[in-house]
Amino acid sequence: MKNGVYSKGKSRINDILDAAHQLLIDAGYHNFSMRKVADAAGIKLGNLQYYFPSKSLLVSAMLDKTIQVYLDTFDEIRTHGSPEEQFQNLIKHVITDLTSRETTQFFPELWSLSNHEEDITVHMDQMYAKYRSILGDIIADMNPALSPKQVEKLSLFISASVEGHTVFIGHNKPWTKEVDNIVAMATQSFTWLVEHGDIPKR
Amino acid sequence: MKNGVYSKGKSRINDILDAAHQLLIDAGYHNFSMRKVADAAGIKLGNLQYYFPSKSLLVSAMLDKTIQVYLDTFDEIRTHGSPEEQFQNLIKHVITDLTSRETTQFFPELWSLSNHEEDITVHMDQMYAKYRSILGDIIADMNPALSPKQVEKLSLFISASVEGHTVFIGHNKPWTKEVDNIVAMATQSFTWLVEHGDIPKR
DNA sequence: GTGGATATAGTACGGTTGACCTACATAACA
DNA sequence: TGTTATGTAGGTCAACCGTACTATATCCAC
Repeated sequence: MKNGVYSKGKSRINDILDAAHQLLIDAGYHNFSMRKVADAAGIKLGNLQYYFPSKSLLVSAMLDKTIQVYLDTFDEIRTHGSPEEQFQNLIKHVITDLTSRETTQFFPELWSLSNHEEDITVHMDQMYAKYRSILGDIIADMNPALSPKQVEKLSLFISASVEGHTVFIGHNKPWTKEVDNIVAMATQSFTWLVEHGDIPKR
Repeated sequence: MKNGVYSKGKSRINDILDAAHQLLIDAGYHNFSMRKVADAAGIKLGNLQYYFPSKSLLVSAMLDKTIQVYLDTFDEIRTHGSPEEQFQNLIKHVITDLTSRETTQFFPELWSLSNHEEDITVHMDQMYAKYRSILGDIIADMNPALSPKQVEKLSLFISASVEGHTVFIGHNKPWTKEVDNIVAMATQSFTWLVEHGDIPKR
């Protein structure tokens, strides 16, 4: 059994994954069903199950595809400008992205899901690990005096802090209009932290 | 129809709400059902529906009760120590709390739910508004030179940043052991931000 | 152009879900 | 003590769920 080898099948798989992604965003995982995905993709349930025999396989594939988009953009950031500019670009990019409807809706679903489904946790952790890895490289360039351990901690702190804003300045959230201020405060204070991050623990 | 007026009914409602809270944490909202709540509470479905005629009423009441606990503890923080100490206590308390299993599991469910259910959004926003209000009072005490608008922005930035750590240093998350470091970095950098937060926008 | 792989449709099954309704048990109080 | 409000159990219903299976249609290489 090898599905998706004809051009028809390949584009079909793409349609399905897109439909599934959109349904997750629109309706949330608590009413995400195979039948609704099939409807959204414009195909019949039987056909959907030909490509994805089980719901968990579909969800897994859909998450993988969505996450891959984020991974690709992280690499891009590293290719332009000074470390300080890369740092600012990354923060600005992530915060701006998190105000899009897709991201605002998608990530809370991912976070929730990862708390209850083992294999989803793995994929999510891998994505954030890559994110922190890129961020860590930039931070090390900005302040070469930092130890690897310190770089790791700073990457964790900064990336986690940025993610938190999803719930507050995301799409249709109460503070969407403050995005520019948040970006400014984030770059300001996190830059300071990176430059003074080698302060020993009290 | 006025249920929960006898002592039996009152404690029953408490049992139900606790069971519902626990089920949400254990199983996630995507398999949160009236029957499972009834089972967890040790009562029959018909009885559960006597107290909560619809699922949305139950969820709403359960969320309200859980949120109330957080609101109460925020007030407590304001009663001891200098503004700087209050600031540190609040940050430490929130971050420490977010590493508990209950909080780590509960909040992503809340965030996800608030993206899809209108009335849940209202309750969540009220809680965070109160949180920011307390934090804002402390910040204003720490740096009286700040304008109300600046205080508001700082409260938003700091509270949102702290929430983000749930997904990374929460219960059973990959970085749980870094909690102390995160608390240190948070107090350090956010204190700096409050003290230098009146820097004009570039 | 035909045969075998691929894609699509259709149906059926066992289970769960939220809501509704009725009958019975228990508690409070006149 | 009796009667009324409150609490509890149980059954029913239509809708939806994931999965399995079969039958038909379409595609492409030979």
